[in-house]
Amino acid sequence: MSRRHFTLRQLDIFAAVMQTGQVRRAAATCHIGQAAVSQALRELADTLGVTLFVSRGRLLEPTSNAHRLLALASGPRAELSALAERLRGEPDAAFVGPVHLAASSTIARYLLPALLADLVARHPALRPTLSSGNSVETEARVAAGAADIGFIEGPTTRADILACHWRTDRLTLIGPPSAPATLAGADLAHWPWVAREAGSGTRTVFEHDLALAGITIPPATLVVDDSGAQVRAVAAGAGLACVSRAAAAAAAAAGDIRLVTLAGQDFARPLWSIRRAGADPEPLANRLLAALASPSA
Amino acid sequence: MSRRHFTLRQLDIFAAVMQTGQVRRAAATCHIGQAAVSQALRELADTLGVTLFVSRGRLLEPTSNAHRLLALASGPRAELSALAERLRGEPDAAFVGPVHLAASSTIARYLLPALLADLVARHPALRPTLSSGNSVETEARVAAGAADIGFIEGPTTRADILACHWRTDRLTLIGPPSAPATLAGADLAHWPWVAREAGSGTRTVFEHDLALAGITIPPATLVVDDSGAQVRAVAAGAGLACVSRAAAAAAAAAGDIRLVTLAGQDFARPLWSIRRAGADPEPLANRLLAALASPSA
DNA sequence: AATATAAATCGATTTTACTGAACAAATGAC
DNA sequence: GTCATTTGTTCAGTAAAATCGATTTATATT
Repeated sequence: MSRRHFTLRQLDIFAAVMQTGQVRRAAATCHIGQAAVSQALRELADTLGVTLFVSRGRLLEPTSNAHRLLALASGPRAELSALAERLRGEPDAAFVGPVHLAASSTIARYLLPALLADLVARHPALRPTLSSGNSVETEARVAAGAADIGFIEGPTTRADILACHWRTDRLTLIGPPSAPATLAGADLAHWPWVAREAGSGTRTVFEHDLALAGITIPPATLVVDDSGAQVRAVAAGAGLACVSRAAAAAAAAAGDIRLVTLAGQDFARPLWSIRRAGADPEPLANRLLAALASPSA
Repeated sequence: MSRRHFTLRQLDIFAAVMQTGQVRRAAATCHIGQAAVSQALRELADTLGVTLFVSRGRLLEPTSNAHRLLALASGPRAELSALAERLRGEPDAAFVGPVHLAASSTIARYLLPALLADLVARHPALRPTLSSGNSVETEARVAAGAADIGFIEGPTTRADILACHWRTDRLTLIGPPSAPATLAGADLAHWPWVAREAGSGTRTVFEHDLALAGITIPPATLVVDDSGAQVRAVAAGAGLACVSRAAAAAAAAAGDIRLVTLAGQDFARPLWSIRRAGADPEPLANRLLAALASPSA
């Protein structure tokens, strides 16, 4: 079972053979020798695992598989051929009008507000709408077309969703102002912990990275389902927590909590932008994605 | 302006960069080195003629063009990836039920009847429908979905039609039984001619090949719009004509006309099978096309 | 300033795509 | 039937490409 991939060139050569009905004429239209066409046909049939032609006299006769292949491949092939023109032809959409965004809660609360505020300030006609939810809800909104773009924490499993790296969220340990600025892995076991609920993306990353480093912490003494609540609990002296840097920034600047560095550890998780797969992309969405990745653009 | 084509590999590498957000990580997922990814991105951007990334710090930042490309290419790419499975997975449709064929008149009258009769004899549950018309009408029927498959004489110009070589129609000169079996090019000018109307595919090929050989014939003394009428006129002694071999076979066997060979000339034209582009192919149509090309299958 | 990270660049190497000639099968001419 | 012609395949050799490893440049982090 040869698992190699076929190439567009092989498809084009195959199409030429179907259209001309002969290997030699296909070779002429493709400006190559007939040996190359023979080879391309054999490799294509091998990688697809089907018989495309049978010898009939001194000509090749296309099987029904060949006709199926031609019918199935011609559409996608034509779309790819038109790519360059479409890319160069369609003008960038202006930052004007309504756009619907969806994001999981941490992103919607701590990352997007500042980015969107900046964007709206520079493009007054832009009208973004933002709905927050968990990752599953966000994916569903995007897949259904209710949102043009979504932002989530974990990678998606859905096939109807097109995921793309957006930015990196860095997590930080936080403690009460009295906590030391740096801790070693072994110290963590002596502190009480304020954790997110099980299933939270933040908690999953945190525990995964700790396990990788061979660090164990006691069960949480307090569990809340919101990182803002975690911050306030830590400020009130409930113990340590691990939250997104963005969620901790304001309270840390105000002196309510202290950012704690864990020696040798850097908790990071990728954030993903998602959109509906297959559908014609909303032109404004493309520019928005580019703009949201770089606030200065 | 580099007019070269991009490859599926380049698209896949580009998608990996978009998903991972970094060249190095994309290189890892593609199982190649970082240098190869850099090169693939540069070549892709060159062939598309757009900027895909701009340097932002030590990372690459996707432009809106990159987001557009990802959105535009992912659909067709996924369809092509699924090709092998679809080809191997879908069982061949049985020769059962209704199929609508359309064909230009000569094909519908002299070629398809025998082929279809043979096919129906071997597959009693098959219910073909055949409508004849000129090439434009046939194309329109296929494009509109009124016919599953069509057969025409000339190559098509429509973009919504998928043309494929079907078989080769060979033309022959015919004359009254008193005519010699072989003529030279110079002899043709001394005969009266029974021609098809201007615009007929058969007439166009005939005149084109004559012109190529430097042979001139006098204006037709009789013009009819049907090759059967031509045959009967020739049998009645009206002169010579050029018709499809299939149209002349019966009358020649009966001794009503004589097949005349023109020294060194072989009039041939390709016949095309056509179907609707882009649409999901009717499964039965694929088998039918394969079967109609080879009566013995 | 020193260190670490990311990407681009460049020469070397492996892999792939293609060529050209030899060969086999089938057709058509005589 | 025999012979030349046409067509596709095969295979060794070659030209082109994709990829690698090392180096360079730019940018963060400390």
